[in-house]
Parts: sequence; structure tokens; C-alpha cells
Amino acid sequence: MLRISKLTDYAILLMVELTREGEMLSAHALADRIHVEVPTAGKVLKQLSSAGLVESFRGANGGYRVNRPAANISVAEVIAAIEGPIAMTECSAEPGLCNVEDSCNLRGNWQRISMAVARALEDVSLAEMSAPMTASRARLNIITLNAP
Amino acid sequence: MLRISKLTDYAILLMVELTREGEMLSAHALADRIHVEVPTAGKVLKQLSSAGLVESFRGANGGYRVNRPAANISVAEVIAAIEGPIAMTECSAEPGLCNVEDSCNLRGNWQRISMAVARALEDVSLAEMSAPMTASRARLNIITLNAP
DNA sequence: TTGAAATAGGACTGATATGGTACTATTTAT
DNA sequence: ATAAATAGTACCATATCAGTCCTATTTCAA
Repeated sequence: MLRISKLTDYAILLMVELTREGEMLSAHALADRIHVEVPTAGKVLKQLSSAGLVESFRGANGGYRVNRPAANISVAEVIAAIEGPIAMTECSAEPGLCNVEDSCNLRGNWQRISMAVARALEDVSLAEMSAPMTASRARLNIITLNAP
Repeated sequence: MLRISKLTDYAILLMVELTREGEMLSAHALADRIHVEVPTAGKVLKQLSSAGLVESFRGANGGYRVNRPAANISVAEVIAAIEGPIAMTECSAEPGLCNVEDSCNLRGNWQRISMAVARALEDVSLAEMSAPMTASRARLNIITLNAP
């Protein structure tokens, strides 16, 4: 299915809210905005915080804040913060995990594909995610492994 | 982590073996070649067969065969045969599954990203997967959602 | 005609990942 | 001091994944 997890989806929504707001928001306020339970939002926010994507402030009137503008934050960063490195197969994440490694000469090409997908996600900013679709943005340049 | 499953990985390996061979191979022979247990290979081959990617022949001297050349079979087809439609989030697969659907205006953009990833995978053939990497194929054109 | 070889189709199980919740500690403004 | 908030950890229910097994059904060949 090649999917991202729900928590990662929440992370995108949270980051979009935070960049829209610009100022500090508590986990409670954020949970309300994206319609999830507070502990769930908190869990995701903690991960975003330890990944350095958001600043956290403890104590009364504390909360979370984003400093960078949405245009400077890529979807890839947010995904990586929750799910770890973007990799299509185990073996492309790190060598030695695959039981057919010796006989398999496909690794390099899987890595290429992973890279291509990763770069596709790096090229999409949070600003683009939250903006409505427009005809101009509908044009896509396509990744290819083919030599031109 | 954005990963494909092990079974899908096996499927790629099986398809590469079958396209290399060109002729019919039994599940047993294929399992030997890719170093997995026979029932496991069988399971994957059944799915490939019902997806129409391989022809199956029952009875003694039966087995599996691929008719199309490797260059005409995309990685995306094989992934879809095992994992279903390539979609990054539930909501981009089909509407109505997401609990924040009303308030979430990101769907269209997720769909774009899914499409971009899908097309990236469609542009990679089995032939390219099995070929060794070359410097010329190292050049990648990158997907982008940005207006030029 | 019979038997062996092979795929088809389920059913089942253990392991792992995911999503969600709860509890306690720590920090900070009032 | 107290209340509000995050940090950290642990836990559980569920779903998915990977692998195995069993019973048809088909087909070739002796």
C-alpha cells in the first residue's frame, strides 16, 4: 500500500496549523483544531519537538511554536521526524538485514528509487500542502531512472 | 518509514527471475533461486497470477511464466499486484475513511504526492531493476509540485 | 486408469507495528 | 503554593504481516 501512518498524517496537520498560527499553541488547542484526542496530539508533538521541527515551552502558558516559515519546511522532514529515514526496503535503509542479500543485485536500484521518492517529498513544502490546488501547480515533472 | 512489504520485495525478485528465464519455472525452482521457502514463493506467485502479471499452468510440469519482456513491466505494477493501489494516505485511496476529512483541506495535495510517487514507480521497469547501476542512469529528474 | 506433480484457495498462527491511553515527573507563570 | 503545561515512560488492544499448513483440483505420463 506504500502508505504513511496516521500519526504522520497528524504531524503534517499539526505543522500546518502551527505555521499558519505563527505563535505558540498548546497541545490542547492543537488537538482541538485537528480533531484528535489531546494525548495523541501530545505524542506527535513530542516527536516533532525532539526532531527539532518545533520549539516546546513547558509550564503554564507553555506550548509549541514553529519558527521557520511553512515554505521552508518540507513534507519529507515531517515524515522523517515521525517515521525515521525514508526508505522503500529494509536493505536500502541499512545493509545486513536482508536474507537474500548475497544473491540479490537489486539493492542499488532500490536505493535509487528510495532517493527519488525522498527527493519528491523534499520538494513539497508545508505551504504547498496547505494551499488549495491550482491549475499551475497541477503540472508535475516526473522522476525517472531512465537515461534521457 | 514509507516501505514496501517483504512479500512485495519477493515479488520483484520473482518477476526478475521469470523475465530472465523467459520460459516456465515451477514455484519450487523459483523459491530456490530467490532463497525463500516454497510456500512463501507460492503465495506471492498466486497473487501475481491473479493480478495477471504471470501465467500459471497447473498439473505435472506446470509452473509460472511471463510473456511480456522485462522492459515493459513496471515496478509499480508489481507493487500494486501485492499491496493494492499505491496511495500515501487512506484518504487519498478513497474518500470517507478519514475522521478529519471535513476540516482537512489537504486531500488534493496528498493525492498529487501519491500520483507523483506512483508515476515515479511506473517509470522504472523490471529490466532497469535487474540491470547493474550505471553512471548514466544515475541522473535523476525530480518530481516537483512547484510551479516552474 | 492410476499416480505423481503441480497450482488454487483457504485457514491458521506467531510476531511485529500501530494507535491510543494512562500515569508520573518536571517545569513555569501567577 | 497552585495550576497549567510539557516530558517521559509504560501499557494494551487491535491490525497487519509473514509464514505455514491443509485440502481441492488439474494435468502429464507411465
